[in-house]
Formats: sequence, structure tokens, C-alpha cells
Amino acid sequence: MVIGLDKIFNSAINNTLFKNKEVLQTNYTPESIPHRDKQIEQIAGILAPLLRGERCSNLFLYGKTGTGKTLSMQYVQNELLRKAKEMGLELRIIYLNCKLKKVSDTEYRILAALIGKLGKEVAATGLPTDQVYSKFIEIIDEKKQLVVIIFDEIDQAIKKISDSFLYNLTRLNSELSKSQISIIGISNDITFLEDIDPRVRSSLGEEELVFPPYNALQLQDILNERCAISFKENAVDAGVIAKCAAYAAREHGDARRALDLLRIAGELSEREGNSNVGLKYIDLANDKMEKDKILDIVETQPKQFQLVLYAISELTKSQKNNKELNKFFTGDVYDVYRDICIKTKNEYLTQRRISDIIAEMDMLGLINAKVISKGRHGRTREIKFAIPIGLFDKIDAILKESLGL
DNA sequence: CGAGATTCATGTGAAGTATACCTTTAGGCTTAA
DNA sequence: AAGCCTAAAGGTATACTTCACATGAATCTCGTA
Repeated sequence: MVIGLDKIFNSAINNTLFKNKEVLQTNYTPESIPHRDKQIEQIAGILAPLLRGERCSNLFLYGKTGTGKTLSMQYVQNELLRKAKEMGLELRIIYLNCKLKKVSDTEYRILAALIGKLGKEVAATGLPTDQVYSKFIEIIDEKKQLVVIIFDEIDQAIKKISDSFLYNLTRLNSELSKSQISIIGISNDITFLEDIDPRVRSSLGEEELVFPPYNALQLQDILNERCAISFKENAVDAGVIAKCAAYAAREHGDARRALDLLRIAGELSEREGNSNVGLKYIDLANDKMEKDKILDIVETQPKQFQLVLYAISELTKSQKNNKELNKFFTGDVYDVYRDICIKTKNEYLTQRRISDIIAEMDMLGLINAKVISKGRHGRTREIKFAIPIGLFDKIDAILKESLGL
């Protein structure tokens, strides 16, 4: 047992900073959604026919992450269901997040998930897809009702599956006799509709709605509102919210990120035993998020990527003092990489592949790689490790661990 | 001394291969009529 | 006979390899001043 554990537990129990931390978590649904009145009204207007027992138009929502799409949608959904219940209407709204890995892989799984949400079961595997289709139709059509299906992050699903799936869905109505179905898609990718079948596009995008990013002021409002619920009074220094909002606004006005930033800043400050959040914790939190992201990337890379990264890390280490600024070339990396592979009894890949891997790591921001020509000495990439020095040891540890060194 | 040719070390593209993971299908086994 | 399950067959995406050609500035070559 670690000695200091008690202290940590105690400080967690007599939590000095937060009143209600859930409010800052991403899955929390606030009671009001600032600066989205217009969008909510529009959605409500489009869905209103449902309350008259009519089918509503298919709807498409666009907007970058953290612009309140899902939140607004869920808000309208709840209100609608409440109203429908009051009026005794048969209305079913199915919400499906396509981003969840288990769900999104295949058409089959999406259907299975939908059926699951309708309260029925299908075998997890084995049945032909069209059979699942007919079962799905059968379930919906068993009584007169209106069905709305919401596909969140639908672009993720379509990347994996062909758009014929959507086409089938839009034509579902013609196969239903008693019920009627409407589809709502939510997508982060604004260009998404451009590369799908025009027929699908026109039927799916009967109504479209764009969620613009929040600006810094709006983010401030959101943060202030949640801050009041989640933190104890006077726990947040002046200017912290503004800084938080400014950081997040700089990165596409992502409210989720702003909230994360505030929450992590609070956690960090709390861990140090403070009873308030100072300005510097926003920077620390920002740092931490950045670091976590990098570590996460490194951790989840395939083995060959890690081997290459390890080679680069070794190279950087070996020339720490000498030469100019830790720059080296594809050939150097490849040699070291191959040695490591041989030593660790991994098989090594061709230089061609390593070249691509290096390019991909450049995209991920783990390294800086620039194609240069060294004249008589050929053309190559000039490679530099782009990871902050503070993370060096951790990365090293992760790599050694996962490569079994 | 300078214009143009050469050269090096890899970048880059296309096409082919191996593998893993899916879906589909066919055949066999079980169950219900 | 119909339904169900499983194993094999066929499809498709991914991660690589092989082959072939492209790059672009330092360096070389050679004609000229």
C-alpha cells in the first residue's frame, strides 16, 4: 500500500473545488443551450408536423465538433416526446451514434443496433442482410406509428459502408404500409454530402441546417453558465473563463474542448490542494491535453510505426549534443530502424514503406519531415522529432514497453 | 567562368501480393409438423 | 420440410512489396574568354 494514498483519497472526498463536476463532463445535458435558440427553433419547426401525426421532412445537421448539434437535437427530441405523450401520439425516436465502433462497422450492425433500440433482438451474426432488413421493416410496420431515426456522426458510418445503405433507408417509406419514417443525419463533415449519390442527397437533405462555430464571447456564456453550477462559489479566478474561451475559440470554437479545458484545469488545481483555479492552470491543462493526445497517438500506433518512432527517438538521443539541431535523413532512420528490428527479432519493411510511414507520422505531428534536395547527395526528407522534451521519457517508456525491450 | 549534363539518395506512383476480416452460401444437423 | 448453425468459399480493405520513373541542386564537363 502506498503511504500517501490516504491523503489523496481524503482530498478527493473533501473536494474543495467542485460542487458538481458532472456538469463539465461531455455527456451532461444542460437545461438551457445558450446561443442556439435559432437552430432549436428551426429544428422544432421542421419536426412539428410529427405532432399532427404527419411525417416530417428528412433533416440534415452540419457543424464542426462541439457546436451543439447533438445537444440541440436531443433537446428538441425530448420536448417532442413529452408533447407527443401528452397528446397520446405514437411517436418513436431512435437515436443512434454511428461513431461507436461496435455499431458502425457494417450495414448489418447498424440495423441490428436499430432493432435493438426498438426493443427486439437479432442474432449477432449469421443472418443475411436483407433478412435483417425485412425484420426491421416488420417491426416498424407492426402498428401505425411515426418513426424518426437520428444518425449521429453519420459521416463515420458512410465512410465504412457504401451510400447505398442511405439510399435504402430513404426508400423505406415505400415499403411501409402503416408507419412512416423520417431520417435525421448529423455530420461533422460539411463536405460529406458532396460525395454521395445525388439521389440520396436530394431525398436525405430535404432540410439542411448548419451550426456555426461558437465565438469566444458565446463560449464564455456557456462556460459561465456551467461554471456556476459545477464549481463552488469563488473557486474560479477572474479571467479564467475568458482565457478558456479564447483558447477554445482559437481552435474552431469547440465548446466541448472549452469545457474539457476548464474541467482539467480544475482537476489539476484540486490535485495540488488549491481551493481555487488560477489562470496558470488553464495553460497547464492545455499542455496536459496536448500531451495526452500525443501519448495516445503513440500508444495506439501499430508496431511498425512504433519501431520507426523508436529509431527516430534513438537517433535524436545519440546526437543530442553534437551536430546541428537533431536533423537526420530517411536513410539514417532506415538503418537504425533495421538494426532495431533485427535486434528485437521483428521483421523489417522496405524503405519504400518506411518512407510512407515517415510521411504519415509527419501528418500526425509526431515529427517534422521536409523533403529537401542535397544536390549531388540526392534527395531526402529532413526529419526532426517534434515531441516536447518533457515527454521524451514517457514516449520512450511506452515504446519500450509495447515493443518488449 | 558559366551553361548544360550528370549524379546521387530517395521521393512518388502504379500495380501486384499476402493477410485478415466480412459476408454469403451450401451442406449437414436439429426440430416441429 | 423448415429452420438453424457452421465451415468453406468468395469479397474487400489494409498493409506491404516490387518495379519504374521523377526530382532537383551540388558537382562535373567542357567550351569559351
